Amino acid sequence: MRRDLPWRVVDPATGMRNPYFSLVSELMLQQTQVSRVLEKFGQFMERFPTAAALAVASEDEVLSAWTGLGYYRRARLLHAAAKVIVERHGGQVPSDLDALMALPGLGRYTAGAIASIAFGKAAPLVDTNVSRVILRVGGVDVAGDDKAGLAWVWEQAEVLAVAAHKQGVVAEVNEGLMELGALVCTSDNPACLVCPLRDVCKARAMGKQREIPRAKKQAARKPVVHTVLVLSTADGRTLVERRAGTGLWAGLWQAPTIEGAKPASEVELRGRVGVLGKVRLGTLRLRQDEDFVFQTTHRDVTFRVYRGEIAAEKMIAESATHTFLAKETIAELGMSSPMRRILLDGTQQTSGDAAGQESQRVKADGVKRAKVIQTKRKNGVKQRDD
DNA sequence: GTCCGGGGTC
DNA sequence: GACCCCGGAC
Repeated sequence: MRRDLPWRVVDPATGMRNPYFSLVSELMLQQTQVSRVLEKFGQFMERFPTAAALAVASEDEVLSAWTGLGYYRRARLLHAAAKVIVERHGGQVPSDLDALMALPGLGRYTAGAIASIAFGKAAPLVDTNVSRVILRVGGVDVAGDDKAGLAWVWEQAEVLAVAAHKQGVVAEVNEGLMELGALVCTSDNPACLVCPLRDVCKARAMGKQREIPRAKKQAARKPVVHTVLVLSTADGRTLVERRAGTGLWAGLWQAPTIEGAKPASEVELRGRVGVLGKVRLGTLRLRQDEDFVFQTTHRDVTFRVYRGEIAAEKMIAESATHTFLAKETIAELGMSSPMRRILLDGTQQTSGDAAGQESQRVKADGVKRAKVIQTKRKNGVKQRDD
């Protein structure tokens, strides 16, 4: 029931995990499921094989390698952690729990995971999987984010880690707890019949394994509209800008975008690109893609994309905020998933002229229901080997 | 096709 | 409280 994951490789010379592999994988796994991390981890490690290599990379390189994983702040924090590791720890990931906690991006869980699993220290570790297992075994009927409940879970995990450490198996026990939560004691459909803890599990004895932990309440998604202009030149360069340093997709790159509760008009969009991008659009006709919706935790982002091609760059003056870049260069930038699709996966169907489409697709209040787009899967990704 | 929900740190 | 993306259930 143990998964063979690429960051779990053991160096035959030392019999140890590579702690830098653990660091990168744990940061990637924060708030992110294994299957998605699998797609990115190998690429990332090839590009940044050591903490030192990561530390000297540019932030854009790191963000680019992170594209698609989401929560891009993690990438910046990992980058910052690599710098600290080089400056203060001689390029080696520290093994001490407090030193790990002091690294940017590492909280109690991640520091505990690296200390116990990569270094065999007596450190506890609680992620949502472990929390669920412990709450169920203890029969503690609370919500997943209940403060007192969580404090109790951490105490239990601490007791377990200390006991396991005495037996020299803290790495196995901590990792085993996570595997159990991920593969057997799952949120939806726990496989109690094959669970090694079935006879001591209070939730199961009470028949409440499905109710524990209770769901935490979710924030509502707020609808917003991003109106985008993809302006390309005949020689294949596209105008891009950098997003603001805070908020959604902070610091990532995009085609010039106006954000609002309602779609911006084509006139507004042309005006903004003319002023900020210092580009003279003249009478250039724009085509309009079909609207699509991209969901994030707190927002339903409707994308309305206009596209136009000019003969050559017509920068009226140097723009401080905008630049024309070739597709290969853009591919190297950090971008949100929907923006990557807009800029690199080519145009969507853009039949007819924008004005004609407009009257059909748009209601008075803004956007007609647009379909929710999800990324196409790459085929053949192995997810588990249990 | 639509949409619910999983997953830590600051 | 803010922050992303996508699998899979329906």
